[in-house]
Amino acid sequence: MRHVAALAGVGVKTVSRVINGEPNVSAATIAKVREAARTLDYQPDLHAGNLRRADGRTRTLGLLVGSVDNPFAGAVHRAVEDAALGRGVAVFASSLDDDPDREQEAVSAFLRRRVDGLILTTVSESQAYLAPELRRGTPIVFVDREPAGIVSDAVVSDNAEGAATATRHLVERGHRRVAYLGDRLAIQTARERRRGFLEELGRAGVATRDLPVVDGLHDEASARRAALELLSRPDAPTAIFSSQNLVTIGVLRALRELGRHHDTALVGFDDVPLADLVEPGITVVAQDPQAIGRLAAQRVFARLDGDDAAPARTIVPTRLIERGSGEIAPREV
Amino acid sequence: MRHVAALAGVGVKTVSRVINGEPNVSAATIAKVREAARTLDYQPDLHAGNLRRADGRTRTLGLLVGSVDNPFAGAVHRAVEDAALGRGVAVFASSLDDDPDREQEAVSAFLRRRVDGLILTTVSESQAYLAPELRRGTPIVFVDREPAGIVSDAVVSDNAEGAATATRHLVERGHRRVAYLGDRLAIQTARERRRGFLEELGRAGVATRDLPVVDGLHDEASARRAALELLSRPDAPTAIFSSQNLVTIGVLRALRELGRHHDTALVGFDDVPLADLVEPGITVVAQDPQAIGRLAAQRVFARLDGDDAAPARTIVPTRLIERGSGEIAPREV
DNA sequence: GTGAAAGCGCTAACAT
DNA sequence: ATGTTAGCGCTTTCAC
Repeated sequence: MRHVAALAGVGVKTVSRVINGEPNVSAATIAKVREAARTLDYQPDLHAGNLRRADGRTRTLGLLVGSVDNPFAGAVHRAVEDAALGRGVAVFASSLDDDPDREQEAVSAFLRRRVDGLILTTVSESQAYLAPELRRGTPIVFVDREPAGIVSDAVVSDNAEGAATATRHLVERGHRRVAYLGDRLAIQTARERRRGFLEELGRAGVATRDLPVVDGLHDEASARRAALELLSRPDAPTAIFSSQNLVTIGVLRALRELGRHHDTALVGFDDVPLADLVEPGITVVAQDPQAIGRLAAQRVFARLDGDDAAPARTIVPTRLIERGSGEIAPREV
Repeated sequence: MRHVAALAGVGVKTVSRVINGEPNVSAATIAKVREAARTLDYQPDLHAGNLRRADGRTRTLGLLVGSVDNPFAGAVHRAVEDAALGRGVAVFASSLDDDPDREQEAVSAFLRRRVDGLILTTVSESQAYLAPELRRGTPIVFVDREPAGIVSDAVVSDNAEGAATATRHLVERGHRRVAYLGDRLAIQTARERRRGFLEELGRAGVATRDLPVVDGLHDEASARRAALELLSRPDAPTAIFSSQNLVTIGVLRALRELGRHHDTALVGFDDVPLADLVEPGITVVAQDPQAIGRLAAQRVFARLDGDDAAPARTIVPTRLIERGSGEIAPREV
């Protein structure tokens, strides 16, 4: 910047004014400065400016997700990015792999870089460690999963309700032996979906005592194994509710291997790519990751703009998409 | 930091030393400083430090991809992140949507934030605008597509070779009426894949003059329409090579709508999620986005560590995965 | 309309 | 083993 000022024959403050579009600079001076900046390939240093700037904003956001290599996270990420773009805000993303230690490290790495706000899919038991940062005024919005040990904004799917919808869909078609295959109970959304499943069966008057409920599945392989075991029993379920997209895919593989994909109903929570092109199509309760990301970013920016309303939970509705697998009738009535 | 120093009863430099793990501090002092930092919830400001630090590194990387909401980009992103994690480097990601203006804006936004290196899937005609930055010593590695108007490291799939492999696979099964459905020719990889397709047919002695070659497809919808049109002709192709995953999916939809998915062969470039679960499975020439991301990150870090060898192009091999759709025989010989 | 001086939070270079 | 001073590139404050 000194160089630019020297070349343009003005003071550094004038260069600063031109770059930031501040008033009170003559058109001729602006032109001179612009020219000098171009010939020197000058790029202003945002961080240096932020050090002194009144609002102290870095125009940077931190996004923490399960893995950036995951369709749900990708859609959330994209929506956040789109919302940030218009405000000149850049987005840091980090994958957590359901590892609480990584969550804390990633948060700390972002905080050291002075992100203006944090959007996170939390994986640790408690987010109490974020309390000081929250007090300091950094907006923190939780997506997909709600925080524990701390009160802050959250944007989530209606997990229990969505699971109940999926379950009702199966019960209405006459299924009574419905199995639940879900993620680890440490994950809040898994608990919610499990609850929605069981409560809906209760409402429908189906005894849940002897129904197969398998937890702790978090990848295709474990889901496939669990489904193979379940389907090989003499009292195999006539319908399966899978609480997560990787589990859905694992179950699908098991069904295909056993040639049971046309006689066992399946409804998955969260959409799966190409779900409409397999045979039968996979019926799912779809989440809206795009909306979740957009709303989360909006909350962060609203907070940054001074919104100090009480922390709120925004619920994004799910949507049942019938594609065939969920409409298969029970084998015997 | 001043506050921490005051509370611990030491000078700021000592606090700095403790935080950066520099030697020559007594264990007792370290403990005092740590304690003070914890009670004050002190987070060091990385940017402030970088302003003065000798190497001027921000421990930040910029990644530019087509869209973070895309399996290929997601895998690259994840691999880059994994490579960066061990070095304490955070990753900025930005989506370009094949928009050259966005590319320049995103690059500029990252440069203003003083990223240590740039990894990008370029979309603009020429990257000559990056020359000053390159001279300044910022490592820039191109992934997926090679740069134009500038010489720098690149990590790419063997596009022409992969396309030739796919084409050979079809020709060897007796196909002569093979169609090419590809992306816009402005995209370098599309041109390469098209070239590989045509050259392989030439080698096999198949006249390419009358074969359907459709360019300019870049989403499912346009690919589906093009395929529908092609398949409705009296001289419909017996096999299709699609040069990109979204195109592959669009073609697949068209084949299904016409009930032709069992009598028209299809080989796609780039893998598609769940490709093995549709019927028939989709034969593809798979890229290795994970390896591309990893190698690109390694190049950036090697440059940062002082490697000043001539810019190199790293070619990541593709792999033919037979799943059924590519092994369909021609309808009549 | 413009510039000089001070200082943001930190680290480098040199004390001690 | 620890502290002091200067200064990174910018913006603020205030004077001109």
